[in-house]
Amino acid sequence: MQDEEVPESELIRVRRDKLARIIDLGFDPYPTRADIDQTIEDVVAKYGGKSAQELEAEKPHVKIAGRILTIREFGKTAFLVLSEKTARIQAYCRKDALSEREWLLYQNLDAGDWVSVEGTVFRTKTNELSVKVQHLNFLAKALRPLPGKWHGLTDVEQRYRQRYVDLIVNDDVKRIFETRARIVRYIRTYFDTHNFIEVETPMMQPIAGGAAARPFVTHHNALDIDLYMRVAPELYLKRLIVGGMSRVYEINRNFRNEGIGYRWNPEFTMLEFYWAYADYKDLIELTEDLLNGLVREVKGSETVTWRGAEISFRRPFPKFTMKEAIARFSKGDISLNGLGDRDNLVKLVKKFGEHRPVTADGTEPPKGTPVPEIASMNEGKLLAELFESIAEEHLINPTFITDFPVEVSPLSKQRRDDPRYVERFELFIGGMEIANAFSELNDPDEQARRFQQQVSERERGDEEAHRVDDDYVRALEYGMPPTAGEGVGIDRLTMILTDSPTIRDVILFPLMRPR
RNA sequence: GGGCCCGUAGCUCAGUGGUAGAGCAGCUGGCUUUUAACCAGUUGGUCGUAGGUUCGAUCCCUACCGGGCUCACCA
Repeated sequence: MQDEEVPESELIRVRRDKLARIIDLGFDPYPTRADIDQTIEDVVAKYGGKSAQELEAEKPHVKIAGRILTIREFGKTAFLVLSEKTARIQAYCRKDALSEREWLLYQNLDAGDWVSVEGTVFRTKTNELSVKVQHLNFLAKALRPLPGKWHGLTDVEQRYRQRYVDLIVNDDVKRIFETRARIVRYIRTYFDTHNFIEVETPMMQPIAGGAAARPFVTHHNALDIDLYMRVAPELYLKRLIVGGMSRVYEINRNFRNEGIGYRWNPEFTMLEFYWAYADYKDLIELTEDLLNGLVREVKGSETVTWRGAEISFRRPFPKFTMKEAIARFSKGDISLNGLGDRDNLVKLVKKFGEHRPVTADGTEPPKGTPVPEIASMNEGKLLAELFESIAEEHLINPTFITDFPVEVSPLSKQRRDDPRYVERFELFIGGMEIANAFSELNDPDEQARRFQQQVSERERGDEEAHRVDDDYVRALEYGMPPTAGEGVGIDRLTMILTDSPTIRDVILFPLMRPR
C-alpha cells in the first residue's frame, strides 16, 4: 500500500521518536502483560447507572486497559477516551495526581496507543463516567495514526482491506460481528437441542458436487491430483445419513468460482442439515420455527428493518408455488395457464428474462464453448429462469416458493402426484434466496438417471450443471432412509438481521483483489 | 466482462490551462472537569500511473492501475 512506498512518513517518525522517549523513561515498550482487575465493559456495566454522589461515596478503585481513541488536553490536565470492544470510558489525568515519570509518559502518548490506568471511578461536571487516574502504564504504541475522528474511516476499500482499522474506529462493525456470532450460536444450540450432531466434511473434493456452480480448482502434490474446493457439503452429509447418523448438520464455508456482488462472496458460510424420516414439509415447519426464534432472540421482535423495508417473521410465512409467484408478480402480464406451454415459455423468457451476454458465464469463454440458447432450454429451466427474473426481487417478507421443476432439481425427490415437480422449496427474504430445501432423492437408479441428464445439460454448454458422482450413487445403493435436507445462507441471513446492505459488511475479510 | 461514477496532504474534501487550498490530525506555545474542547503559530502534497496535445497540465485527450455502484454468471 502507499505506506510501504513511504515507510517513514512524518507521522510515523514522530511516533517512533515518542516511543524512544517512552523507553528512555524506563517503560517496557512491549510489556508481556497488563495489570488489570476488570475490563472497561465491566466498569461501565457496574457504575454506568450510578450517580455522581453514589460514586463519590463509594470511590470504586479500578485497574483497566484499553486503546486511546482521543486525547483532549488542558495543559496540566487531560481526558483520554479509552476503548475496549464496544465499551468506552474516559480517563482523567492530572499532573498533580501522577508521578513525574507517568506525566512524561502521558506527554508522549498518541491516539491509538494502548495503556492501562489505575484510579477511582467518578463523574465529571458534565456527568461523564470517568476514571481519575492515579497510575498510568504503557502497553503498546500505535506507530501508524488512526483515521480522523470526524469522519472516521469511510473509504470503503480500506475498510475491507484493513478491517483492523475499521474495527478500531467503527463500533457498528464490532456489533455486526457480535450479532453474527449470536446468530451462529443460536443455530448451533437449536440443532444440538434437536438431537442433530455437528459434523465436518471435506472442503477439498475430487468431484465438486451438491450444487450447480463452478468450482475453484487446486492441486495436491503428493497424490498429483486436482481437487476442487467444495461448492456444497450436500453429498457427503447424505453419505452420513446412509451411514446411519440420522440427524447431521454442518456450518462451514462453501466456495464458488463466480462473480462478486452485494450478495455474493466467493467463499460464504452455509448451514446445511439432513434429517432422516422427515420430508420437505417438516422442513417448512422447522425453518419457520428456527428463523422466528432466531429473530426474536437477536432482535427482540418479530420484525426487522432491512434497506428501509419492514420484514416480518411472523408465522406462518407466505407460500407460493413457483408458477403462482410468476403470475402474481408479473402484474397481470402472465396467467397461470400460460405457463404450461413450452413455446409460450420461450416467448416469455425472451420477453421478461434477463438479457444474457454473448457468453454463458460473463467472462471470456474458451474458444468453441457452446452457449445455452433459450430456445433449447427445457421447460423446467425456462420456468426457473422466468421466476428469477420476475418474482424473486419482490419476495421481501420470508416467503416459501414450492413446486420446483425436476429439471433444475437433480437431487430432489419427485412429487408423487406430479413427477414433473419435486418436493422442494426455497425461502426468500429481502429478495434474496436464503434457504433451499427438499425431500432427498434416495432412489439410486433415478439418481443415476438425473446425473446423466445433467451431463447432457453440461454438453449443451451449461457449465453449472451438476457433475456425476458415482460413489454417491453407490452410497445410495446401500439404502438411504427417507430424508429431508436444507441449506441456509448464514451471510445473507446476517445481512438481513444486521441491516447490512452488502455481504462484505458481514464477512470480516471479504475477498479483494490483492494489491 | 459491459455501463455509469471516482482517484488532490495521514483523514474528509475544495480548486484552476500558468507546477495547489480548507477543516481535522501532526508539531510548538497557552490553558487542572473537557467531550467534534478552545486560542495562537506551524510542518506536510512527484494532485493514481504512463504516454500525448500545449510555450506550459493537477486540470484537456488516450491507455493502464485501483475502487464504488450496476448488469451478467450465481446462493
